[in-house]
Amino acid sequence: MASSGKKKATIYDLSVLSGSSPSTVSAVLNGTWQKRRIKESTAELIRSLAETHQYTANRQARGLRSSRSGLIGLLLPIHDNRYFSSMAQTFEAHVRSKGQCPIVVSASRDPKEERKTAETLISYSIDELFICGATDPDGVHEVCEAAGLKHINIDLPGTKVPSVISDNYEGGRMLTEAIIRRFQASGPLEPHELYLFGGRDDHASRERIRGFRAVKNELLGADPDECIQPTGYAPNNARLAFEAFYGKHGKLPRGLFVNSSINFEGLLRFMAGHPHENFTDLVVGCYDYDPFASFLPFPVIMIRQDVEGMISKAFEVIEEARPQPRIHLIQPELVQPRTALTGPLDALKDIE
Amino acid sequence: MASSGKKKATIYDLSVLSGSSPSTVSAVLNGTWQKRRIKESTAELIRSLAETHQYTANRQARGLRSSRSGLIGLLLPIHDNRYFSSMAQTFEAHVRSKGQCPIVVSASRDPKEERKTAETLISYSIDELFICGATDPDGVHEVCEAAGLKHINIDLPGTKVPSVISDNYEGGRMLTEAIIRRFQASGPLEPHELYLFGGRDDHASRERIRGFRAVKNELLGADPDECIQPTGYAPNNARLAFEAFYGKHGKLPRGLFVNSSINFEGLLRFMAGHPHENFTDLVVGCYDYDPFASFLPFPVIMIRQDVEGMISKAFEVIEEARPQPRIHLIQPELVQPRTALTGPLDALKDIE
DNA sequence: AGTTCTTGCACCATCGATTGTGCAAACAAG
DNA sequence: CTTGTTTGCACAATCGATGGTGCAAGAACT
Repeated sequence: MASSGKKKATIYDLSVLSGSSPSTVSAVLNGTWQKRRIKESTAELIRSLAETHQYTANRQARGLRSSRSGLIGLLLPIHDNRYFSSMAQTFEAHVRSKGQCPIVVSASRDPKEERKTAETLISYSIDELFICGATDPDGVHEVCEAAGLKHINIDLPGTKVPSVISDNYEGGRMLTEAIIRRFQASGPLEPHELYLFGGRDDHASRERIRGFRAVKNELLGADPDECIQPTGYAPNNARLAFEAFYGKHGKLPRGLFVNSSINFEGLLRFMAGHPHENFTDLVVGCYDYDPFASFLPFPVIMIRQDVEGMISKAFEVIEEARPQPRIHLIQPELVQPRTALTGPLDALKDIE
Repeated sequence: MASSGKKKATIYDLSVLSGSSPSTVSAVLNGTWQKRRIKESTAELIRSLAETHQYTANRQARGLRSSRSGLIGLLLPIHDNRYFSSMAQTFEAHVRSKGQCPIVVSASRDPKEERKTAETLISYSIDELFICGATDPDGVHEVCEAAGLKHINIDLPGTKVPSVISDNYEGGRMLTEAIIRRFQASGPLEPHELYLFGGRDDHASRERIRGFRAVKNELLGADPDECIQPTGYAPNNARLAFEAFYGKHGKLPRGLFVNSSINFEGLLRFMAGHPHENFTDLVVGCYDYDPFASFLPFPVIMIRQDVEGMISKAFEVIEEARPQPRIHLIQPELVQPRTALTGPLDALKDIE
């Protein structure tokens, strides 16, 4: 349907209707009217006209003039993941509460795509950019820097501006230790029975691996290299790694440290092809939290990263006058099996 | 750090550098230069200057002039959910492939918030709006209509413009039938042993319930009213409903039709407070797909809605010259227990 | 009454890109 | 050499909001 809408009202329309000048109308409607010594009665008239004509400012025009847009960007690897989508959810709430408009875009963990996406956002004159889980944060930094855009890293650190990330080393330690303790009753774990799958050569994975190895050494006395299998993040690569191990040994390791829920999906794909009974003695630790995963038929210990904490901290740091490129660590939380935590969803009104 | 970036280059900068007029520069860089009979060599010069100075057009200026922005909006209830976040992911890919910029925003299933959010998006002169899962699609319609904005409904239908939704009646039937069949071996199900939990008085829930009741009648010969418990979408309301039932009967119904993964989380919360062994004879059908839920210790049959199909159809319909406010049904898919399907994630490059 | 403030607002340039129009120079036709 | 045509581009208005500057009318004061 060729939308029959009348054109939106502008300050010029209201200026004619009210008999004032456009600048007066503008001042009244953007709140600077006191500074301009507009009479209360004039302001009142204009406000009521704006109301009845459903006036809303054209943000492109305002943004053009003021070279600000009211848009705040969040650059994600993907939407389709519980961790990142809860980032989006939390981010949105923060931005909204500042009276601005969130714009969330994903860039598929591809450095080129990341830069291109940042450039696109910049062409819309966004006011700030939160760079989350970027493969190449410093590459995005260059683009932002050239445009004079405030920005900050989340989840994966860069070296040029502040970063707010999970304490992956501590998280890795906690998770590894929890997996090992889980076996204390059923029979002690040998070093070669505890494997780490997933992740790649990024800061988060490296730190988790470092924590994993440290705790293995401390508690199991050894830490063979072959127990580290950084298969990337794609579920199918993880699946292939599990298949390969299974093909070779006829079973999985009893203890698994899985680097993310996405990698965990790879484990599920592997399991779909094998009878359920093969995995009774399994303990999985997963560096991510998902309520359904927490109730699987084998013990699943999970790490929940403090998304709210990270976003809050990031908003705090980005406002600083002279932010140093340091790394702010946020503590994650260990989640025992069969735990259904509440989340951002619980803030929903459910009108019945 | 007070970003030290130089101002971005404009067509005026390039006009000075190239010795051409701003309009010539503009024409060259936006592709209309042939129409304006600009010499190839002039165009070449300007293009190379644009390249070396990293020129990108200011979209606010362009949008102001042309009253288009290149932004396409998606209004979601929430991000933090597998179904909706895969909507976002799929939507984004489609928009990107059209050379435009996606802007995804959530409105918490709140009609007022929905309208306000639509108005905000309109103030940025977005070019089209996809309204997904809105509580009050026709309310949002009014806002769009008044602004002359093309829009379309997804997931929950409105009456004023076309809607693309899942065939919830058929999905409800498929899922109900699958649950019932699941009991054929272990002992036939009585009508009062199959309950539906979750959802509220929206089109999707009504259709699913209609399908549920029809199949129950056909296969079990009866369909008591008390077996329908539309507890809303909030996980905790669902939990309370399960607690109430459990308190009264000392067990859960053997067959559960859960209206969404969010409601399913309510079931998990309930289960977290009860020993695992109580739920061995349980079969759950969930109207949503989640790979982890699919591998729970009891059979979970799921419905996967065809997100790609819905988004594609929506893009097709929204381009139509005179779209009628009809409803386009997209078939969902039944997913047997212990199934790990691939999704949008698998399109990810995983650079190693 | 004349001077100085204060009040209340209008005027206008500006942000950067788009686009309708106009017009010289180059070229072709007669 | 004159008249028409085409080529190649410059000019200027425009989109809607912002904010610096200027100025008339009224109030206050000597």
